[in-house]
Amino acid sequence: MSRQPTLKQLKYLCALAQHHHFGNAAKACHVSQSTLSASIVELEDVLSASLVERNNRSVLLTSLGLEVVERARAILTDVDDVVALCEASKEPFQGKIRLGVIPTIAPFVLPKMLYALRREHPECKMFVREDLSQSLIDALQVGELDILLLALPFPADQVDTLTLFDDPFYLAARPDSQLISNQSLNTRDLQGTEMLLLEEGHCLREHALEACKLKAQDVNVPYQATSLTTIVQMVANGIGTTLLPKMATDAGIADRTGLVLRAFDEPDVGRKIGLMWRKKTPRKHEFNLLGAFLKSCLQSAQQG
Amino acid sequence: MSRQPTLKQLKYLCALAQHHHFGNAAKACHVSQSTLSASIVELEDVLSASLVERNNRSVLLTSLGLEVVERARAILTDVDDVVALCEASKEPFQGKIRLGVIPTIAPFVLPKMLYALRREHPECKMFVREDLSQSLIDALQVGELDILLLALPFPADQVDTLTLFDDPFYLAARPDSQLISNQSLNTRDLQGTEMLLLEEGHCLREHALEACKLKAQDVNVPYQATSLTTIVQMVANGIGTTLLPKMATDAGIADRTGLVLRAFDEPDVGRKIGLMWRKKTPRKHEFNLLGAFLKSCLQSAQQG
DNA sequence: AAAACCGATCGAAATTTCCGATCGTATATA
DNA sequence: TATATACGATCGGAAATTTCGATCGGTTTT
Repeated sequence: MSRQPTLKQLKYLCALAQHHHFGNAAKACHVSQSTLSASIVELEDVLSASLVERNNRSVLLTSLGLEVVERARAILTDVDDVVALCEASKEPFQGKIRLGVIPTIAPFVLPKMLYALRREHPECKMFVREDLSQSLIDALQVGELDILLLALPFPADQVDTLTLFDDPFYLAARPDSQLISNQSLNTRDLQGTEMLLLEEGHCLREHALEACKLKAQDVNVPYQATSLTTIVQMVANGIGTTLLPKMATDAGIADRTGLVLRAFDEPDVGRKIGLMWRKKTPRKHEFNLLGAFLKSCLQSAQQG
Repeated sequence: MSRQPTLKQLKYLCALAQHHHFGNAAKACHVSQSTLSASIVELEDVLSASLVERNNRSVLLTSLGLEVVERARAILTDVDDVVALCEASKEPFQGKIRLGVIPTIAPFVLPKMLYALRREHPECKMFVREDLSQSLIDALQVGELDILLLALPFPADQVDTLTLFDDPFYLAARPDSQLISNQSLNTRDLQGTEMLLLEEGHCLREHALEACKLKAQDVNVPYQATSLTTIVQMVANGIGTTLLPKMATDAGIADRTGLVLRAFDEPDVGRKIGLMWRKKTPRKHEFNLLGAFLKSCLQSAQQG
């Protein structure tokens, strides 16, 4: 049962290779000569090999010893790199962040967000995964993702959430729609209208229904409409109306479609955008900072 | 003063990453759960970073933790490689040998020797340096070379030598030389003759003089004759005679020159070929084996 | 409500590490 | 030739650490 050499032993060997002198090498390592000497002996014992030729006159390394020193130096560097990696990760945004984003946010937020992040925190490596809320939460809980950007509320265990801002819904309809000609627009006006929403699984669908106090059977679910862009095109072609989050309209999703966008004349018709992370993550502080960063860089867009 | 992580800590972390369970990881490492747990805590403390998310339900690794694990695995592999390297070097001829050879041996011995070595010990990596004896010995003593193949005797401190075989000198002369027409050939016949030898520094020169009981002023030193081949050409062109070691004539150095080779009718006119290594080398055993190997593969050529 | 599970923590025991002193040897000096 | 110096190996004891079993606190399962 031959054990493994110790990092300390390798370090001492490297020092010895550098100084060619036990005493000086020991001094450089802040240990006594006897300690270093014994450590080298032990290393040779562990490796069952002669690495150093003690000559009373000079300290020579075996050719095997030289090879070991070469590898030992690389190993010690790698270990130092691990330390450096962790050191760098202490400073927020210096490390890797695996972010999950839902499809009804990603296309409207990511470009501006990633651009700002690259500019302000070029060291931050952000890996983005786009999926439905539930899939993201599953991934979050098994540790595949560090943080989610999604629409709240959404039920999940063992997580904390941080609301960033409101994302009101706009009614998108053709100019000739009766809903547009009304003087005011309230959610109860939507009862019984042709309403197109994304297919099951998209939280935007649930949030829209809830915001408008509608039941699932009150709305049309277009076949295979997995993106808001598709729905907008359908509405533009006269199939009905839909609800669009402000961030989508800000991004110009309804441009050049002839559609009219109309806000509701009542409060809280919309969804909330927020972050979600595991309750036990060790990066809460960093994630709160990320939240503040996102709020500032996205709200300016929202309000503009 | 943040210290360095320990290999043990890194190993435990990798085990934990593999098992996602402190108890099982501890079992795999043959330590108690408390030991592994404390070790992980200590590692996180040393790195000042959270690597593991203890969740009571499951053990998750931080994304930083995952990166550390990745690097740790590489480091542990490298350490194992060092062990393996030393293990392989224990078996003779499995490692690297830095050999020094003198110019009056190298061209006649290396081809056959390296061929045999490649055939019998393909794992052996032999690095050859060709230089004058004194330079080689200097290099040997400062650890740049492991072993020398040269002509003996040659004075040197702190070295052991192993004689492999005799390398008698032949007189090389043109057929019309008076030395050839004599019935017998003795070293005293060379007194006062035109004898060409290599320039100063080549041990062959000293060995030839000694073998023939000649003084330095008795012989011509051709300008810049650094190789036996050059001398042979000069002798063939009528400038004098010379002494050639048998290994050179066996290699055909005098072929197609019209020169006559003649052995001496007295014993011990020649040099000895042997190995030299530092007294304190840890590879004596291997070098003795190498000596036996060379003796067998070169003597067959000598006698053939 | 009880039992089971899991990781953190504590204190004691075992082990390892570390140092100063000393030894043996080789070299330099007188 | 005798002495002083330099160097690495080795030894014994002190100090630091590692390790373990036991236990705690929290959660989940039964």
